[in-house]
Amino acid sequence: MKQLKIKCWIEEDGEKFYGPGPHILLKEIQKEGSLSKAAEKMQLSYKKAWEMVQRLNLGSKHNLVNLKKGGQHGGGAEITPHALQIMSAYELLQNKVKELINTEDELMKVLKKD
Amino acid sequence: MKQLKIKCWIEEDGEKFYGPGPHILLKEIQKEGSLSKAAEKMQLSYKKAWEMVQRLNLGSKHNLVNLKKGGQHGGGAEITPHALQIMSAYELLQNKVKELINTEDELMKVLKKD
DNA sequence: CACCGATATGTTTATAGATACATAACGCTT
DNA sequence: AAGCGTTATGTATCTATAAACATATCGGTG
Repeated sequence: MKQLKIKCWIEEDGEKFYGPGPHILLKEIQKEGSLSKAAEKMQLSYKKAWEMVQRLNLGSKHNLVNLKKGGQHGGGAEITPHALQIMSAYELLQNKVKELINTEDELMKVLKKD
Repeated sequence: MKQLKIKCWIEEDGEKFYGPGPHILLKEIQKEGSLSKAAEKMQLSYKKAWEMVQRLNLGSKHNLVNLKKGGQHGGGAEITPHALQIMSAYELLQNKVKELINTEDELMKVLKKD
């Protein structure tokens, strides 16, 4: 059965800044308090997760994630209030987009004949 | 400056069937009447364009493109009425989606501080 | 001060995708 | 039957991305 999919993301000068991947990563960091654990949950290598965080932090005036190394539990990761703003605005947009394709699916009607 | 981008496509069993690439290809075929010329216009190799057409035709009960080889002008390509239906429904959806992100861009407001 | 768990980063290897090149097949026209 | 332009398809190479592996760094704790 054919499915209609949709994706939205933010880019700057042609390079991706924020999209589904980083969004899930931020949510996992929020839950876990750790970048390595968040990466594991996402089936993502730690390195790629770390690079994502770099892109997010360097591509914005204010950090989205604060990383701490060493200390009591070896370190940790936490998202900033700025990240929270982006995350909730992104989810809001996603919901509106999903609602749109569920109600106005002329394209799916055409494809149902397939 | 950060930009909000959005893309929609149709897939079946995880493999892409119709999206921006095939859509442009069909439009070029419609204009040119030739797969090789359409591919050239899109900066696409003939081979990839041909494979796209294969996916479109094999992934649907009815062909989206009819290819003819040999003959007066060496051959040619033309899109079917079924393709026209999909194309216009796809553009309709695209327009609605674009309208949505232009009017409801809470996410961009958050990012303007960057 | 050695240990631990997490962050930080480089190097190598493997895989997939794109690109380039080459050539066959077709059928109308002359 | 030779020529032409287009479709049809295989192969080899290059390239960019992902995966795997290795190791360094930090700072609180016992």
